[in-house]
Amino acid sequence: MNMPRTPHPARSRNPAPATADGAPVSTGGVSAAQAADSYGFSEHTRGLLECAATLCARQGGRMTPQRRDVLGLILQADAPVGAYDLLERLRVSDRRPAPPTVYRALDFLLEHGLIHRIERLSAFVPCTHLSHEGEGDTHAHDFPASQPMQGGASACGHEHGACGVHAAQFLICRACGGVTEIADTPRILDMLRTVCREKAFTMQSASVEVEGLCATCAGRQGKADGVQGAGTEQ
Amino acid sequence: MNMPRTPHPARSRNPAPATADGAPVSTGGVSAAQAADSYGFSEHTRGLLECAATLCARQGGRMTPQRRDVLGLILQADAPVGAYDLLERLRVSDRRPAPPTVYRALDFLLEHGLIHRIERLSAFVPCTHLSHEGEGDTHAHDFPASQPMQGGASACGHEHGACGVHAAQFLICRACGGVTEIADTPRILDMLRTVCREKAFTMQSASVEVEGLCATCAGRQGKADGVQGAGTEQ
DNA sequence: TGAACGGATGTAATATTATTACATTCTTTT
DNA sequence: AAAAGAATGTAATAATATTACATCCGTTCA
Ligand SMILES: [Zn+2]
Ligand SMILES: [Zn+2]
Ligand SMILES: [Zn+2]
Ligand SMILES: [Zn+2]
Repeated sequence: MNMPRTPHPARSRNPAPATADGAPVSTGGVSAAQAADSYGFSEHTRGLLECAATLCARQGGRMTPQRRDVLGLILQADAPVGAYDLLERLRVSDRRPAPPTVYRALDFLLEHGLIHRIERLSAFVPCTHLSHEGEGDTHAHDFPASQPMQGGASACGHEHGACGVHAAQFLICRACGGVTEIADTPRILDMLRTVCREKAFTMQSASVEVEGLCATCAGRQGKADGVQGAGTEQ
Repeated sequence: MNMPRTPHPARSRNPAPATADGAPVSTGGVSAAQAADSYGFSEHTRGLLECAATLCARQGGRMTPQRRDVLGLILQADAPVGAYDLLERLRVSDRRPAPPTVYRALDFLLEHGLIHRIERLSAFVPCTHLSHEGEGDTHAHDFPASQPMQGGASACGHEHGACGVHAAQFLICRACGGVTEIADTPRILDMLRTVCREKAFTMQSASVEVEGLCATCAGRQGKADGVQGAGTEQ
Protein backbone atom coordinates (compact mmCIF):
# COMPACT_ATOMS: atom_id res chain seq x y z
CA MET A 1 0.00 0.00 0.00
CA ASN A 2 1.34 3.35 -1.01
CA MET A 3 4.64 1.97 -1.96
CA PRO A 4 6.99 4.80 -1.02
CA ARG A 5 5.81 4.47 2.59
CA THR A 6 7.53 1.14 3.02
CA PRO A 7 10.07 1.55 5.81
CA HIS A 8 13.05 2.88 3.94
CA PRO A 9 16.19 0.87 4.65
CA ALA A 10 18.30 3.93 5.24
CA ARG A 11 15.76 5.58 7.49
CA SER A 12 15.00 2.76 9.89
CA ARG A 13 14.68 3.53 13.58
CA ASN A 14 18.20 2.21 14.07
CA PRO A 15 20.20 5.40 13.69
CA ALA A 16 23.31 3.53 12.50
CA PRO A 17 25.93 6.20 13.07
CA ALA A 18 27.39 6.12 9.60
CA THR A 19 28.89 9.23 8.16
CA ALA A 20 29.05 10.79 4.75
CA ASP A 21 32.32 12.34 5.70
CA GLY A 22 34.36 9.32 6.53
CA ALA A 23 34.96 10.85 9.94
CA PRO A 24 34.29 9.27 13.33
CA VAL A 25 30.87 9.94 14.79
CA SER A 26 31.76 9.51 18.46
CA THR A 27 28.47 10.86 19.82
CA GLY A 28 29.65 9.88 23.26
CA GLY A 29 32.81 11.18 24.91
CA VAL A 30 32.82 14.70 23.62
CA SER A 31 35.61 16.81 25.03
CA ALA A 32 34.87 19.97 26.97
CA ALA A 33 36.40 22.09 24.24
CA GLN A 34 33.94 20.60 21.74
CA ALA A 35 30.98 21.17 24.03
CA ALA A 36 29.75 23.95 21.79
CA ASP A 37 29.86 21.50 18.89
CA SER A 38 27.92 18.98 20.96
CA TYR A 39 27.67 16.17 18.48
CA GLY A 40 31.25 15.52 17.46
CA PHE A 41 30.81 16.79 13.96
CA SER A 42 33.61 16.04 11.56
CA GLU A 43 35.94 18.77 10.46
CA HIS A 44 34.30 18.81 7.07
CA THR A 45 30.87 19.24 8.60
CA ARG A 46 32.13 22.02 10.84
CA GLY A 47 33.48 23.77 7.79
CA LEU A 48 30.13 23.56 6.08
CA LEU A 49 28.40 24.79 9.21
CA GLU A 50 30.61 27.83 9.30
CA CYS A 51 29.84 28.44 5.66
CA ALA A 52 26.14 28.13 6.39
CA ALA A 53 26.41 30.62 9.22
CA THR A 54 28.00 33.13 6.89
CA LEU A 55 25.40 32.50 4.22
CA CYS A 56 22.41 33.03 6.42
CA ALA A 57 23.98 35.99 8.17
CA ARG A 58 24.15 37.61 4.74
CA GLN A 59 20.43 36.91 4.41
CA GLY A 60 19.73 38.48 7.75
CA GLY A 61 19.24 35.23 9.63
CA ARG A 62 20.84 34.04 12.85
CA MET A 63 22.51 30.65 12.93
CA THR A 64 21.77 29.71 16.52
CA PRO A 65 23.21 26.60 18.21
CA GLN A 66 19.87 24.85 17.90
CA ARG A 67 19.75 25.38 14.16
CA ARG A 68 23.42 24.61 13.84
CA ASP A 69 22.97 21.27 15.55
CA VAL A 70 20.07 20.30 13.33
CA LEU A 71 21.91 21.28 10.18
CA GLY A 72 24.99 19.45 11.37
CA LEU A 73 23.06 16.28 11.97
CA ILE A 74 21.52 16.48 8.52
CA LEU A 75 24.90 17.12 6.93
CA GLN A 76 26.48 14.27 8.84
CA ALA A 77 23.81 11.74 7.87
CA ASP A 78 24.30 9.60 4.80
CA ALA A 79 20.64 9.65 3.83
CA PRO A 80 17.54 11.79 4.29
CA VAL A 81 16.68 12.29 7.94
CA GLY A 82 13.17 12.50 9.35
CA ALA A 83 12.16 15.11 11.90
CA TYR A 84 11.72 12.52 14.63
CA ASP A 85 15.04 10.91 13.78
CA LEU A 86 16.60 14.29 14.39
CA LEU A 87 14.70 14.58 17.61
CA GLU A 88 16.21 11.32 18.81
CA ARG A 89 19.69 12.25 17.77
CA LEU A 90 19.36 15.53 19.64
CA ARG A 91 18.60 13.69 22.87
CA VAL A 92 22.10 13.71 24.26
CA SER A 93 22.90 14.20 27.93
CA ASP A 94 20.64 16.81 29.46
CA ARG A 95 18.70 18.19 26.51
CA ARG A 96 15.33 16.71 25.62
CA PRO A 97 13.96 18.78 22.77
CA ALA A 98 10.31 18.50 21.75
CA PRO A 99 8.95 18.40 18.19
CA PRO A 100 8.45 22.15 17.78
CA THR A 101 12.12 22.70 18.48
CA VAL A 102 13.14 20.57 15.54
CA TYR A 103 10.41 21.77 13.22
CA ARG A 104 11.31 25.37 13.90
CA ALA A 105 14.92 24.73 13.09
CA LEU A 106 13.93 22.86 9.94
CA ASP A 107 11.69 25.73 8.85
CA PHE A 108 14.52 28.15 9.28
CA LEU A 109 16.95 26.00 7.34
CA LEU A 110 14.41 25.48 4.57
CA GLU A 111 13.67 29.17 4.30
CA HIS A 112 17.34 29.93 4.01
CA GLY A 113 17.93 27.33 1.35
CA LEU A 114 20.29 25.24 3.45
CA ILE A 115 18.24 22.05 3.31
CA HIS A 116 15.47 20.54 1.23
CA ARG A 117 12.48 18.48 2.20
CA ILE A 118 11.94 15.27 0.25
CA GLU A 119 8.17 15.11 0.12
CA ARG A 120 7.97 11.44 -0.71
CA LEU A 121 10.02 10.55 2.34
CA SER A 122 8.92 13.26 4.75
CA ALA A 123 12.61 13.73 5.32
CA PHE A 124 15.33 16.28 4.89
CA VAL A 125 18.64 16.51 3.07
CA PRO A 126 21.29 19.22 2.88
CA CYS A 127 21.22 21.40 -0.19
CA THR A 128 24.16 20.66 -2.48
CA HIS A 129 24.58 24.40 -2.68
CA LEU A 130 26.25 24.29 0.70
CA SER A 131 28.77 21.60 -0.22
CA HIS A 132 29.77 23.48 -3.34
CA GLU A 133 30.18 26.57 -1.27
CA GLY A 134 32.55 24.62 0.90
CA GLU A 135 34.75 23.52 -1.98
CA GLY A 136 35.68 26.83 -3.44
CA ASP A 137 34.89 30.41 -2.69
CA THR A 138 33.83 32.17 -5.85
CA HIS A 139 30.98 29.93 -6.87
CA ALA A 140 27.91 30.46 -8.94
CA HIS A 141 25.71 30.09 -5.85
CA ASP A 142 27.55 32.68 -3.90
CA PHE A 143 25.18 35.54 -4.40
CA PRO A 144 25.14 38.64 -2.19
CA ALA A 145 22.27 39.15 0.20
CA SER A 146 22.06 42.85 -0.47
CA GLN A 147 21.36 42.17 -4.11
CA PRO A 148 20.05 38.62 -4.39
CA MET A 149 19.27 36.72 -7.53
CA GLN A 150 16.25 37.95 -9.40
CA GLY A 151 14.56 34.80 -10.61
CA GLY A 152 17.13 34.00 -13.23
CA ALA A 153 18.34 30.45 -13.58
CA SER A 154 21.44 29.65 -11.60
CA ALA A 155 24.03 27.27 -12.89
CA CYS A 156 22.93 24.51 -10.55
CA GLY A 157 19.34 24.34 -11.63
CA HIS A 158 17.81 25.61 -8.47
CA GLU A 159 17.59 28.84 -6.61
CA HIS A 160 17.56 30.19 -3.11
CA GLY A 161 16.81 33.24 -1.14
CA ALA A 162 13.79 35.37 -0.50
CA CYS A 163 13.40 36.60 -4.07
CA GLY A 164 14.02 33.54 -6.18
CA VAL A 165 11.95 30.46 -6.60
CA HIS A 166 13.18 27.64 -4.43
CA ALA A 167 13.19 24.59 -6.62
CA ALA A 168 15.10 21.36 -6.58
CA GLN A 169 15.24 17.97 -8.21
CA PHE A 170 16.02 14.62 -6.65
CA LEU A 171 16.75 11.05 -7.57
CA ILE A 172 15.64 8.74 -4.78
CA CYS A 173 16.89 5.16 -4.69
CA ARG A 174 14.37 2.71 -3.27
CA ALA A 175 16.98 0.09 -2.54
CA CYS A 176 19.68 1.96 -0.66
CA GLY A 177 17.73 5.03 0.35
CA GLY A 178 20.28 7.34 -1.16
CA VAL A 179 19.13 10.67 -2.52
CA THR A 180 20.98 12.67 -5.14
CA GLU A 181 20.17 16.26 -5.82
CA ILE A 182 20.27 17.02 -9.52
CA ALA A 183 21.83 20.42 -9.44
CA ASP A 184 24.14 20.48 -12.40
CA THR A 185 21.85 21.97 -14.93
CA PRO A 186 18.99 24.42 -15.22
CA ARG A 187 17.32 22.35 -17.92
CA ILE A 188 14.46 20.99 -15.88
CA LEU A 189 13.73 24.22 -14.08
CA ASP A 190 13.84 26.12 -17.37
CA MET A 191 11.30 23.75 -18.83
CA LEU A 192 9.05 24.17 -15.81
CA ARG A 193 9.30 27.90 -16.19
CA THR A 194 8.27 27.62 -19.80
CA VAL A 195 5.28 25.47 -18.97
CA CYS A 196 4.23 27.85 -16.21
CA ARG A 197 4.51 30.81 -18.54
CA GLU A 198 2.25 29.04 -21.03
CA LYS A 199 -0.32 28.41 -18.32
CA ALA A 200 0.07 31.89 -16.82
CA PHE A 201 0.97 30.21 -13.57
CA THR A 202 3.20 32.07 -11.10
CA MET A 203 5.76 29.61 -9.78
CA GLN A 204 6.78 30.08 -6.17
CA SER A 205 8.41 26.77 -5.47
CA ALA A 206 8.80 23.48 -7.23
CA SER A 207 10.06 20.03 -6.60
CA VAL A 208 10.87 17.12 -8.80
CA GLU A 209 11.21 13.73 -7.22
CA VAL A 210 12.17 10.67 -9.19
CA GLU A 211 12.07 7.32 -7.46
CA GLY A 212 13.82 4.25 -8.75
CA LEU A 213 17.18 2.51 -8.56
CA CYS A 214 20.56 4.19 -8.53
CA ALA A 215 23.27 2.85 -10.79
CA THR A 216 24.80 0.81 -8.00
CA CYS A 217 21.59 -0.81 -6.84
CA ALA A 218 20.34 -1.42 -10.36
CA GLY A 219 23.48 -3.40 -11.06
CA ARG A 220 22.85 -5.48 -7.97
CA GLN A 221 19.17 -5.97 -8.72
CA GLY A 222 19.13 -9.68 -9.62
CA LYS A 223 21.39 -10.85 -6.80
CA ALA A 224 20.30 -12.43 -3.53
CA ASP A 225 17.09 -10.69 -2.59
CA GLY A 226 17.84 -10.73 1.12
CA VAL A 227 20.93 -8.59 0.65
CA GLN A 228 18.81 -5.64 -0.42
CA GLY A 229 19.36 -2.55 1.65
CA ALA A 230 22.89 -3.45 2.72
CA GLY A 231 24.50 -1.16 0.19
CA THR A 232 25.96 2.27 0.61
CA GLU A 233 25.37 4.92 -1.95
CA GLN A 234 24.78 8.58 -2.25
CA MET B 1 6.82 26.41 9.54
CA ASN B 2 6.80 24.28 6.49
CA MET B 3 4.60 26.54 4.46
CA PRO B 4 2.65 24.03 2.37
CA ARG B 5 1.20 22.59 5.59
CA THR B 6 -0.88 25.69 6.21
CA PRO B 7 -4.52 24.61 6.18
CA HIS B 8 -5.35 24.76 2.51
CA PRO B 9 -8.49 26.81 1.86
CA ALA B 10 -10.03 24.21 -0.41
CA ARG B 11 -9.25 21.35 1.93
CA SER B 12 -10.67 22.67 5.18
CA ARG B 13 -12.58 20.33 7.46
CA ASN B 14 -15.79 21.86 6.14
CA PRO B 15 -16.56 19.53 3.24
CA ALA B 16 -18.44 22.24 1.32
CA PRO B 17 -20.34 20.05 -1.14
CA ALA B 18 -19.26 21.87 -4.24
CA THR B 19 -18.96 19.98 -7.48
CA ALA B 20 -16.65 20.12 -10.45
CA ASP B 21 -19.47 18.85 -12.58
CA GLY B 22 -22.03 21.52 -12.07
CA ALA B 23 -24.38 18.79 -10.91
CA PRO B 24 -26.32 18.67 -7.64
CA VAL B 25 -24.55 16.89 -4.80
CA SER B 26 -27.61 15.84 -2.81
CA THR B 27 -25.77 13.54 -0.43
CA GLY B 28 -28.99 13.11 1.44
CA GLY B 29 -32.22 11.77 -0.05
CA VAL B 30 -30.84 9.19 -2.42
CA SER B 31 -33.50 7.14 -4.15
CA ALA B 32 -33.60 3.37 -3.72
CA ALA B 33 -32.72 2.87 -7.36
CA GLN B 34 -29.52 4.88 -6.82
CA ALA B 35 -28.64 2.92 -3.70
CA ALA B 36 -25.81 1.25 -5.56
CA ASP B 37 -24.49 4.68 -6.45
CA SER B 38 -24.75 5.72 -2.82
CA TYR B 39 -23.45 9.25 -3.06
CA GLY B 40 -25.62 10.86 -5.68
CA PHE B 41 -22.86 11.13 -8.21
CA SER B 42 -23.55 13.25 -11.24
CA GLU B 43 -24.18 11.66 -14.58
CA HIS B 44 -20.78 12.78 -15.74
CA THR B 45 -19.11 11.19 -12.74
CA ARG B 46 -21.02 7.98 -13.27
CA GLY B 47 -19.80 7.92 -16.86
CA LEU B 48 -16.21 8.28 -15.73
CA LEU B 49 -16.71 5.58 -13.13
CA GLU B 50 -17.92 3.18 -15.76
CA CYS B 51 -14.94 4.07 -17.87
CA ALA B 52 -12.66 3.43 -14.93
CA ALA B 53 -14.25 0.05 -14.31
CA THR B 54 -13.55 -0.94 -17.89
CA LEU B 55 -10.00 0.32 -17.69
CA CYS B 56 -9.07 -1.57 -14.58
CA ALA B 57 -10.88 -4.69 -15.71
CA ARG B 58 -8.56 -4.66 -18.71
CA GLN B 59 -5.66 -4.50 -16.27
CA GLY B 60 -7.00 -7.43 -14.32
CA GLY B 61 -8.37 -5.40 -11.42
CA ARG B 62 -11.83 -5.42 -9.89
CA MET B 63 -13.68 -2.16 -9.46
CA THR B 64 -15.54 -2.96 -6.25
CA PRO B 65 -18.22 -0.69 -4.77
CA GLN B 66 -15.79 0.47 -2.11
CA ARG B 67 -13.23 1.55 -4.69
CA ARG B 68 -15.92 2.97 -6.90
CA ASP B 69 -17.22 5.18 -4.10
CA VAL B 70 -13.78 6.50 -3.28
CA LEU B 71 -12.99 7.25 -6.91
CA GLY B 72 -16.39 8.88 -7.32
CA LEU B 73 -15.82 11.15 -4.36
CA ILE B 74 -12.44 12.17 -5.69
CA LEU B 75 -13.88 12.82 -9.13
CA GLN B 76 -16.73 14.82 -7.70
CA ALA B 77 -14.52 17.05 -5.56
CA ASP B 78 -13.28 20.33 -6.94
CA ALA B 79 -9.90 20.09 -5.26
CA PRO B 80 -7.51 17.48 -3.92
CA VAL B 81 -9.09 15.34 -1.22
CA GLY B 82 -7.31 14.01 1.83
CA ALA B 83 -7.74 10.44 3.03
CA TYR B 84 -9.56 11.54 6.15
CA ASP B 85 -11.79 13.88 4.16
CA LEU B 86 -12.79 10.85 2.16
CA LEU B 87 -13.42 8.92 5.34
CA GLU B 88 -15.82 11.59 6.51
CA ARG B 89 -17.62 11.75 3.22
CA LEU B 90 -18.01 7.99 3.25
CA ARG B 91 -19.80 8.16 6.61
CA VAL B 92 -23.32 8.09 5.27
CA SER B 93 -26.18 6.23 6.90
CA ASP B 94 -25.01 2.90 8.28
CA ARG B 95 -21.46 2.63 7.01
CA ARG B 96 -18.57 3.77 9.21
CA PRO B 97 -15.39 2.90 7.35
CA ALA B 98 -12.04 2.99 9.13
CA PRO B 99 -8.77 4.36 7.73
CA PRO B 100 -7.53 1.09 6.20
CA THR B 101 -10.66 0.92 4.10
CA VAL B 102 -9.90 4.21 2.45
CA TYR B 103 -6.17 3.68 2.18
CA ARG B 104 -6.70 0.31 0.54
CA ALA B 105 -9.01 1.82 -2.03
CA LEU B 106 -6.57 4.65 -2.65
CA ASP B 107 -3.72 2.19 -3.14
CA PHE B 108 -5.74 0.30 -5.67
CA LEU B 109 -6.68 3.43 -7.57
CA LEU B 110 -3.08 4.65 -7.52
CA GLU B 111 -1.77 1.35 -8.79
CA HIS B 112 -4.23 1.40 -11.63
CA GLY B 113 -3.39 4.93 -12.63
CA LEU B 114 -6.86 6.30 -11.88
CA ILE B 115 -5.73 8.87 -9.32
CA HIS B 116 -2.57 10.66 -8.27
CA ARG B 117 -1.26 11.60 -4.88
CA ILE B 118 -0.14 15.18 -4.42
CA GLU B 119 2.76 14.77 -2.03
CA ARG B 120 2.83 18.36 -0.90
CA LEU B 121 -0.80 18.20 0.16
CA SER B 122 -1.05 14.58 1.26
CA ALA B 123 -4.12 14.53 -0.93
CA PHE B 124 -5.48 12.87 -4.01
CA VAL B 125 -6.78 13.97 -7.40
CA PRO B 126 -8.23 12.05 -10.33
CA CYS B 127 -5.87 11.42 -13.21
CA THR B 128 -6.76 13.53 -16.24
CA HIS B 129 -6.32 10.35 -18.22
CA LEU B 130 -9.75 9.28 -17.04
CA SER B 131 -11.51 12.46 -18.09
CA HIS B 132 -9.98 12.29 -21.52
CA GLU B 133 -11.10 8.71 -21.78
CA GLY B 134 -14.58 9.91 -21.04
CA GLU B 135 -14.62 12.47 -23.83
CA GLY B 136 -13.88 10.31 -26.77
CA ASP B 137 -13.19 6.67 -27.32
CA THR B 138 -10.13 6.30 -29.50
CA HIS B 139 -7.69 8.29 -27.44
CA ALA B 140 -3.94 8.25 -27.11
CA HIS B 141 -4.23 6.93 -23.56
CA ASP B 142 -6.39 4.05 -24.53
CA PHE B 143 -3.79 1.33 -24.54
CA PRO B 144 -4.69 -2.36 -24.43
CA ALA B 145 -3.94 -4.31 -21.29
CA SER B 146 -2.74 -7.35 -23.19
CA GLN B 147 -0.01 -5.29 -24.78
CA PRO B 148 0.56 -2.24 -22.60
CA MET B 149 2.82 0.68 -23.32
CA GLN B 150 6.51 -0.11 -23.10
CA GLY B 151 8.00 2.94 -21.48
CA GLY B 152 7.52 5.20 -24.46
CA ALA B 153 6.22 8.68 -23.89
CA SER B 154 2.49 9.02 -24.22
CA ALA B 155 0.92 12.10 -25.67
CA CYS B 156 -0.16 13.37 -22.27
CA GLY B 157 3.25 13.36 -20.66
CA HIS B 158 2.63 10.62 -18.19
CA GLU B 159 2.13 6.92 -18.25
CA HIS B 160 0.17 4.22 -16.54
CA GLY B 161 0.00 0.54 -16.05
CA ALA B 162 2.24 -2.09 -14.62
CA CYS B 163 4.98 -1.71 -17.24
CA GLY B 164 5.32 2.00 -17.70
CA VAL B 165 6.65 4.58 -15.33
CA HIS B 166 3.89 6.37 -13.48
CA ALA B 167 4.77 10.00 -13.60
CA ALA B 168 2.78 13.18 -13.42
CA GLN B 169 3.16 16.92 -13.12
CA PHE B 170 1.03 19.37 -11.19
CA LEU B 171 0.49 23.06 -10.73
CA ILE B 172 -0.81 23.76 -7.25
CA CYS B 173 -2.40 27.11 -6.46
CA ARG B 174 -1.78 28.28 -2.91
CA ALA B 175 -4.66 30.73 -2.98
CA CYS B 176 -7.58 28.70 -4.25
CA GLY B 177 -6.23 25.20 -3.67
CA GLY B 178 -6.85 24.21 -7.26
CA VAL B 179 -4.57 21.65 -8.82
CA THR B 180 -3.98 21.28 -12.54
CA GLU B 181 -2.35 18.23 -13.99
CA ILE B 182 0.04 19.15 -16.77
CA ALA B 183 -0.65 16.35 -19.15
CA ASP B 184 -0.50 17.96 -22.54
CA THR B 185 3.09 17.31 -23.35
CA PRO B 186 5.83 14.78 -22.76
CA ARG B 187 8.47 17.49 -22.59
CA ILE B 188 9.12 17.36 -18.88
CA LEU B 189 9.06 13.60 -18.62
CA ASP B 190 11.38 13.32 -21.61
CA MET B 191 13.83 15.63 -19.94
CA LEU B 192 13.68 13.62 -16.73
CA ARG B 193 14.35 10.49 -18.73
CA THR B 194 17.37 12.12 -20.29
CA VAL B 195 18.75 13.19 -16.95
CA CYS B 196 18.18 9.72 -15.51
CA ARG B 197 19.93 8.12 -18.44
CA GLU B 198 22.92 10.37 -17.87
CA LYS B 199 23.06 9.37 -14.23
CA ALA B 200 22.37 5.70 -14.98
CA PHE B 201 19.35 5.97 -12.73
CA THR B 202 16.41 3.64 -13.34
CA MET B 203 13.23 5.69 -13.07
CA GLN B 204 10.26 3.88 -11.58
CA SER B 205 8.03 6.80 -10.76
CA ALA B 206 8.32 10.54 -10.75
CA SER B 207 6.39 13.56 -9.69
CA VAL B 208 6.70 17.21 -10.39
CA GLU B 209 4.88 19.62 -8.12
CA VAL B 210 4.91 23.34 -8.72
CA GLU B 211 3.35 25.58 -6.11
CA GLY B 212 2.34 29.16 -6.76
CA LEU B 213 -0.59 31.16 -8.03
CA CYS B 214 -2.89 30.20 -10.85
CA ALA B 215 -3.74 32.80 -13.48
CA THR B 216 -7.00 33.70 -11.76
CA CYS B 217 -5.57 34.11 -8.29
CA ALA B 218 -2.49 35.94 -9.51
CA GLY B 219 -4.76 38.52 -11.10
CA ARG B 220 -6.56 38.96 -7.83
CA GLN B 221 -3.37 39.13 -5.79
CA GLY B 222 -3.40 42.79 -4.74
CA LYS B 223 -7.06 43.01 -3.81
CA ALA B 224 -8.57 42.87 -0.33
CA ASP B 225 -6.42 40.37 1.56
CA GLY B 226 -9.32 38.96 3.52
CA VAL B 227 -11.07 37.78 0.40
CA GLN B 228 -8.34 35.23 -0.23
CA GLY B 229 -9.62 31.69 -0.56
CA ALA B 230 -13.11 32.68 -1.63
CA GLY B 231 -12.46 32.04 -5.29
CA THR B 232 -13.28 29.04 -7.43
CA GLU B 233 -10.79 27.76 -9.87
CA GLN B 234 -9.48 24.62 -11.36
C1' DT C 1 -21.75 -30.19 -3.03
C1' DG C 2 -18.45 -28.38 -0.28
C1' DA C 3 -13.67 -27.81 1.33
C1' DA C 4 -9.94 -24.87 0.00
C1' DC C 5 -8.24 -20.76 -1.64
C1' DG C 6 -7.45 -15.94 -2.57
C1' DG C 7 -9.01 -11.39 -2.76
C1' DA C 8 -11.50 -7.93 -0.47
C1' DT C 9 -13.34 -5.91 3.69
C1' DG C 10 -14.09 -4.95 8.84
C1' DT C 11 -12.07 -3.58 13.20
C1' DA C 12 -9.09 -2.14 16.95
C1' DA C 13 -5.06 -0.51 18.14
C1' DT C 14 -1.03 2.02 17.24
C1' DA C 15 2.71 4.44 14.70
C1' DT C 16 4.43 8.47 12.45
C1' DT C 17 4.49 13.18 11.24
C1' DA C 18 3.22 17.92 12.31
C1' DT C 19 0.92 21.85 14.70
C1' DT C 20 -1.21 24.88 18.32
C1' DA C 21 -1.00 27.65 22.22
C1' DC C 22 1.19 29.72 25.63
C1' DA C 23 5.10 30.56 28.96
C1' DT C 24 9.91 31.81 29.23
C1' DT C 25 14.42 33.38 27.96
C1' DC C 26 17.69 35.70 25.29
C1' DT C 27 19.17 39.81 22.03
C1' DT C 28 18.86 43.94 20.21
C1' DT C 29 17.33 48.39 20.23
C1' DT C 30 15.94 52.57 22.30
C1' DA D 1 17.29 49.99 32.17
C1' DA D 2 13.05 49.36 29.60
C1' DA D 3 10.87 47.82 25.61
C1' DA D 4 10.51 45.17 21.60
C1' DG D 5 11.37 41.27 18.95
C1' DA D 6 13.33 36.82 18.10
C1' DA D 7 14.18 32.32 19.71
C1' DT D 8 13.29 28.49 22.74
C1' DG D 9 10.77 25.38 26.18
C1' DT D 10 6.71 22.66 27.19
C1' DA D 11 2.33 20.24 27.10
C1' DA D 12 -1.20 18.90 24.60
C1' DT D 13 -3.24 17.58 20.42
C1' DA D 14 -4.09 17.19 15.40
C1' DA D 15 -3.50 14.97 11.02
C1' DT D 16 -1.85 11.27 8.39
C1' DA D 17 -0.80 6.37 7.84
C1' DT D 18 0.09 1.47 9.11
C1' DT D 19 -0.13 -3.12 11.54
C1' DA D 20 -2.27 -7.22 12.79
C1' DC D 21 -5.79 -10.08 12.82
C1' DA D 22 -10.72 -11.54 12.10
C1' DT D 23 -14.37 -12.11 8.71
C1' DC D 24 -16.69 -12.33 4.42
C1' DC D 25 -17.36 -13.62 -0.40
C1' DG D 26 -16.75 -15.47 -4.98
C1' DT D 27 -14.05 -18.95 -7.48
C1' DT D 28 -11.78 -23.33 -8.08
C1' DC D 29 -11.70 -27.94 -8.09
C1' DA D 30 -11.83 -32.59 -5.50
ZN1 LIG E 1 19.52 22.53 -3.32
ZN1 LIG F 1 20.71 2.70 -4.50
ZN1 LIG G 1 -2.44 11.48 -14.63
ZN1 LIG H 1 -5.84 29.86 -7.73
